Amino acid sequence: MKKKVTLKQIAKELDVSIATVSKALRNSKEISEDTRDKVKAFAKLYHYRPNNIALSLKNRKTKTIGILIPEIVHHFFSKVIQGIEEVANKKGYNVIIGLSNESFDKEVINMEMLANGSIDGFILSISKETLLKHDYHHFKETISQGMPIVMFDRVVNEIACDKVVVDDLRGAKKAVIKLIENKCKNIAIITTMDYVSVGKLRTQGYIEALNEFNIESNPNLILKVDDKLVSEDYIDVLEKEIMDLFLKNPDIDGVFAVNELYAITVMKVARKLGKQIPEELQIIGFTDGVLSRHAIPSLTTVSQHGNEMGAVAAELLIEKLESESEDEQVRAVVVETELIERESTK
Amino acid sequence: MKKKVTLKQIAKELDVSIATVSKALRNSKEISEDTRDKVKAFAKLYHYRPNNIALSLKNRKTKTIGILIPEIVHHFFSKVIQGIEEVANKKGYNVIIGLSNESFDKEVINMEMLANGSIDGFILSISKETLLKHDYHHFKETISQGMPIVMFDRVVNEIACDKVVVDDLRGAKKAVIKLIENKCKNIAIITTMDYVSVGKLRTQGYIEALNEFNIESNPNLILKVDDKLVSEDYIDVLEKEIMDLFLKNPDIDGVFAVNELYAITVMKVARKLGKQIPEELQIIGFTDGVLSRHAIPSLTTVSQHGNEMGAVAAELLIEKLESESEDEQVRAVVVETELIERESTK
DNA sequence: ATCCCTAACGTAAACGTTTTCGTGTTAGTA
DNA sequence: TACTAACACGAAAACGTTTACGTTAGGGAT
Repeated sequence: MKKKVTLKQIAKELDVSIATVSKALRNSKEISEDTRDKVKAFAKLYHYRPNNIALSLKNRKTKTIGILIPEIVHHFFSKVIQGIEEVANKKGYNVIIGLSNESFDKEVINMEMLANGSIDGFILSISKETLLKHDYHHFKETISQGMPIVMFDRVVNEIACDKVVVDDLRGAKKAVIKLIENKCKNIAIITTMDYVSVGKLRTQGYIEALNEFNIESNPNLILKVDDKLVSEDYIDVLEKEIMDLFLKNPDIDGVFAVNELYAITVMKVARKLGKQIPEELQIIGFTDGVLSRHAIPSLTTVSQHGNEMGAVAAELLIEKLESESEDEQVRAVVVETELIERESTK
Repeated sequence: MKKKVTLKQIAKELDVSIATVSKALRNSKEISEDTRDKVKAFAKLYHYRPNNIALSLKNRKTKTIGILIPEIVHHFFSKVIQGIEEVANKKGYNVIIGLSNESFDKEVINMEMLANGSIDGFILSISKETLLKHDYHHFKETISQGMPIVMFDRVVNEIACDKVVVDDLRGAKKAVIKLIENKCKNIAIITTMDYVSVGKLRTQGYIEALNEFNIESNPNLILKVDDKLVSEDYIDVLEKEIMDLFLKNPDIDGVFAVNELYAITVMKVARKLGKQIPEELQIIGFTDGVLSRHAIPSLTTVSQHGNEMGAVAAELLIEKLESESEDEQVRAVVVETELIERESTK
């Protein structure tokens, strides 16, 4: 087991100074061609690679991006990571991942672990618990220490930093308008509690769309699911609530669901009730994941372009990291949604 | 913007030496209680946190685990990451992620990027291209430099390192036996090319199960899908091949698919052919992802326990990292599969 | 007064780089 | 011959820690 070779060892072996070896490897013309070749040959032979940690310490930058997200077993978030990783890698950066599991404490701890030199900047999406508590001190502190943050999807106005969001409101609106145009008369929405910013915006889009067509929104058709506890039987609760909704409102002929799972569950309930999709009931979801694509019938959905969001976020962050200027202005990029029509609508 | 405070600054401010500050913060009894308190108060006030990079350099360990996987938008892999992250975090480790996208070159580059000091050890699953090329020099080199590797799922005999695998053969066997017991007479398998070790093993399990019941395997019922190119219309090709299989063998009444997507596609084809599931056709998949759970009808599947695999892998790695002894023996852990019965079988 | 011990602190090396600023040798020029 | 310039290289500092090993001053014992 030959340990990693260092400049010092090469220097000793070749009887030159460490500085000479370093310069030779970096093609400094200060060093004679002779020595340069000798050093390079030796380095190659022993697979010399500069130690990243030492470089990080010297340069005060790690070339590493920290990603902090609520969960990873989730199509949207993994798409975002993929997007980040791709552009990060292209620009010579690595990504390090922290999972908050929607917990405030884990979010804080993870941030502190990473903020102490391990990374150059954050890309993150806020946990539900943090959104509930309205406690953002860890973000503020991190920023005030000079470490840039880019937030995506779940963002918050209180923090001044770059943001990448989806046009949730307009995306939702587009979906509902589609249903209206498809002759749906009673459109329900399955959404989250309002503290989840994206859920709130999507609900708002739903209402605006209805208003635009002079339909007054019916509170009975708005189902806000409390998803704080993601337990095993969570799905069952969800299904029951949706079933209730349908039993109480048998004339529902269109549903807009703010995520895939809700949409699929609606399909399941519809099937149990013997409602034909899309003839008797049309459904549109949000987030274009595997479920939407492979459901039978496949699901019309509002695509969030997670990949692109990640890519944009990474670009924003890296740009800020590599720009000399201390421009304190924050940018907000809105990634357009796209309505992907499939079999669950006419 | 107050930059991160260092020992040096604290020392200067308090007019003591750096060493004194360091010792005071670490509760060395070498330092008087007076000074200790003073230093600690000051450190707390300025939110002092030791710089991880400096610590890494000094200790020659980064407390970071490198994960190298083919893709991340994939239920199984993200489950594994989740498992790894959980135990890693519990033991004070971070995880850094590299994606190979099934490409040999990206795998090698990513390894080299991470192996130069950024991490203490690897947990990885080999890319398809690497498996095809049989070129494992990067693994060997990394190991020979003293950096431990734990492989999971897609492993290879040529490399001596810890491994965590699933009992692919037995899992497949269990599934097929289930079909046999459920009175299926013509059981097909949708599998991958043989170079994917897990595909090969699962195919073997299929054959062994048949043999055990004195059924001779019919080559016409074995569909090996070439999934080298994961293009957009890949699904269409897949569907067409499966459709062909059914048209040529209309008496198929049971299918074992080596992954979720294949299984779902079989369901789609069956629907088009008007075959009732599970009455006329029973299906079992592999990997327990969202698709299996939420498909209609839901899919009976062999669960791989990705979470557990990740957790075990992390434990193996960390144990090796923290053990003084240079025990060169390699361990192989087999994580049991589990047949989860749902609606796609009787 | 001398010796020694101990408490409390400082010095310096080390981890592996890069880079600035010498410094010594050689060759060229007047 | 004497001076300068170019060349090739080395020494040392710096990044932020930890720690083995001084060093100093004071006090108690002899």
